[in-house]
Amino acid sequence: MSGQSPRGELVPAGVVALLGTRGPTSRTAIARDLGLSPATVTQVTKDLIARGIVEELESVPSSGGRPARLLGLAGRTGVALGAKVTADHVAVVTVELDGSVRSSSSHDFDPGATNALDRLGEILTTEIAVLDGELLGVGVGVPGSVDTQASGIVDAPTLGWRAAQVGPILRQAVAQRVNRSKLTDTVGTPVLVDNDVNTLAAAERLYGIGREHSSYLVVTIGRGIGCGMVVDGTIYRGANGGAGEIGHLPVWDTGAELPRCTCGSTGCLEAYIGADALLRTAHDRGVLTRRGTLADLLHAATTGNEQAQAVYADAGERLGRALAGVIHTVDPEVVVLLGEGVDAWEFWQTGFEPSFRRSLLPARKGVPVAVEPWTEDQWARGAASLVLASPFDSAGNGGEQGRLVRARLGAS
Amino acid sequence: MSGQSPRGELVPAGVVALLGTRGPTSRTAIARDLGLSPATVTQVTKDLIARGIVEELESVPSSGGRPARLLGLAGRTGVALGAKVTADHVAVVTVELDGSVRSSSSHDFDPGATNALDRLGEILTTEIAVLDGELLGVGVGVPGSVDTQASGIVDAPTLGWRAAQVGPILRQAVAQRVNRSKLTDTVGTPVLVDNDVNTLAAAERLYGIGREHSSYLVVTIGRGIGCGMVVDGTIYRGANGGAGEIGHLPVWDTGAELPRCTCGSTGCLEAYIGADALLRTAHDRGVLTRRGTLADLLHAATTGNEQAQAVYADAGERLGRALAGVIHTVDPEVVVLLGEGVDAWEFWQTGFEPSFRRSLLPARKGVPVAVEPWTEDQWARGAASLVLASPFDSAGNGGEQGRLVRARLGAS
DNA sequence: TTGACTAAATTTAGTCATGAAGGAAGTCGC
DNA sequence: GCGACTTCCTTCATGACTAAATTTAGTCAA
Repeated sequence: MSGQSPRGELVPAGVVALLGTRGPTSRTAIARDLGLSPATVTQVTKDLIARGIVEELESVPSSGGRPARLLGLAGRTGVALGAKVTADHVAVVTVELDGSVRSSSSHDFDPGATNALDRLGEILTTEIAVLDGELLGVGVGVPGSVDTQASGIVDAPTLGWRAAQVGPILRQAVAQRVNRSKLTDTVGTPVLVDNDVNTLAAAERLYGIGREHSSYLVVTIGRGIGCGMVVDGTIYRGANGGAGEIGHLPVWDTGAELPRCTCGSTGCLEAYIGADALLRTAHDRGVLTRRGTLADLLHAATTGNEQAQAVYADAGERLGRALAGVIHTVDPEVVVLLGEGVDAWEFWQTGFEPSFRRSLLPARKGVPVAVEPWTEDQWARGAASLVLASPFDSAGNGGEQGRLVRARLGAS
Repeated sequence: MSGQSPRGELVPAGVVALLGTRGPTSRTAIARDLGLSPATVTQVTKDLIARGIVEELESVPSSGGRPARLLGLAGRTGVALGAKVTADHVAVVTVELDGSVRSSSSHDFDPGATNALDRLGEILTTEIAVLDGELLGVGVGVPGSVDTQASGIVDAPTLGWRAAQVGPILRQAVAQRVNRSKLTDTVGTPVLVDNDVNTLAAAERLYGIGREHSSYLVVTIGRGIGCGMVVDGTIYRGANGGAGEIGHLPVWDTGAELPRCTCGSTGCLEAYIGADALLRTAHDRGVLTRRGTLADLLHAATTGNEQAQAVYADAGERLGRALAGVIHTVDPEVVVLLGEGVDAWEFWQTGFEPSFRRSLLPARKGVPVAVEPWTEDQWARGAASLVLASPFDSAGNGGEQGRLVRARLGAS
């Protein structure tokens, strides 16, 4: 029913996280954004100021009333570490509170090796060793389903992982090598693990569309097709952590020959418009040679090859149809498109736009679809933002690890 | 963030509603089901007992510890009124706290008439006049989208309603004619309005699958195809109240001729497997004459007409595919099938089962689909259960009207 | 029938957050 | 320059809920 937080760290940590991610903010704005009463914010900030974590900054020019006093973090330089695991490498970044990437690196990685998880732990501890600034936590994004962020047991067919103990093993590895500051000894370093698309949704929550909307979809186009769902400001994961698997929406045509999907079934969306499917289609249609890459396909389309453009347009048409269905099902405010594939969006779009709009109910026709520019480090940055997003998660998602994050944010 | 309930009525009302819908329950079980601490339940029930609303019943034989003392409602006979609006009539039932239907009736109704809402108010006040027992509230189910239960502004294309002020007008009508007990004068009679499928989801929450699962879909087969979604025990409505519109999932085959849907688009699921579509298909295939009805079609199938059976099976095949997609999107624990159409389910099933299971990801293949028997008054019963479900709704959904319900449940 | 054990309910001593009322610090019109 | 107004922030009393410890009421085994 209603209930209050089990530990008293949620609100102060929320304030600190908000100030860190949003920058200087007035007390009233904090109360609004966090859904608290102004009275509570006064109390909490008073305490945080007394402990030297938060400081009062300048006033903003008023617009007819008492001018707002901005609050900011006082000299703390916490960072979050983010890692994205793929089939052949691990990308790692360190991210400031405000979402800016301080450093990034890439490491060879074989998820099939017997000691893969140990190797992953090694990569992380190496990065942690050279870190300066307090480490708030580690976020890990994997292309698969994760039971909860807090435990971090992973099923990832593309990596060959079944019930992989990613969270437990990484927590152990990190605990042994972390630089031993006054905090670290006592409370342990939080390690949050989540599906890679959900990490992007978390990043959007903090630094992107989530600042203006509380309910949205993050759809990724790349090797696979994924969907992260944010509802009322928290990531929605479904009953088994399997929500948003739109890459496996059945979109086949009755009677036609069905493409085989990596999931074992046939006729999945991904089997039509995933990266491999695009290459296969392009090859079948004589646009690419057997060794052609996505870069080749994009180059062909950009230089006016109509066959290449049609490959994208056909994919866009199918995506539009499928996405319209998803929107009818979950009714989000906005949709954000991300992923490696959006660099070719101008060609997808010619197929996507008409099929998407005509498939929507009249009441939904206006739903905005924002296509954001993509950079290679975005996956890892998303993973890092799991850490700072956890104070905003409804209790439970972050769980024990979320508590650790909050303890660090609220610590003097 | 966390926060507690603004008014102190939520928990006591929750306890009363739980006892009413579930029957006698021990304090510990109440605490578990409501997500409260035993201490809170002790306090609240002490008060309720002192005020004569709740009473202690017998103990249950213990299994090794102190035996649980069951609590039950003391002699109150509150009822809820439920109304389901269709294109040609209004079905009304009165429902006891435990979900049993006490009386039911049907009234001619023309939603296109200029004074349709006044007429609807009349129907309700007439029913209220002959009621005995305290009226806890009125629930109304409409085949369309509703902004919130609390306000009750309705868009219903099939009724020809746009921005119809159903909630406000009914509240006014009910307020004027309600039997004036001590409560009624001061607080007003709550009137909750919701999409018809959501009302079924609410009924399932209280009396059906919701007792064992906190996350499920309620899919209706009938004139249209609908889907109510319950997540963490509360009805999920989407950003604009448009979630679950699976009747308009695009399911067309590329290149084929597309059936026109009532929504104005083509190729919607409903345009293939809604009641009208089944009749049209049956006619096209020579199974039915132009005047044939669904009853004729079902009779033909039951008596062994393979063409008739194939009409259902084809529909089942398409439903299975679409529903698999919905499951990949929202990942519920269970699915419940309801609606007028399920009486022919044995014929749907032959097409549904294979297409559904083969379209699911391996991890989802086991998701249970329960088909429940259907009775005509279930729509109206669902509407009535909106009233008792509101104490369990996360704050906001019930809103102001939910507060009124809680006030009544908690009143002496 | 006595003691060990278990589970349910209650008491106690809090914590968290709130609403209501009021003070503080500006702008604006005159 | 003075009151009216607006907006931001704070104080205070209080309510809702909780965790932990304790009491209560049974079962079970010897």
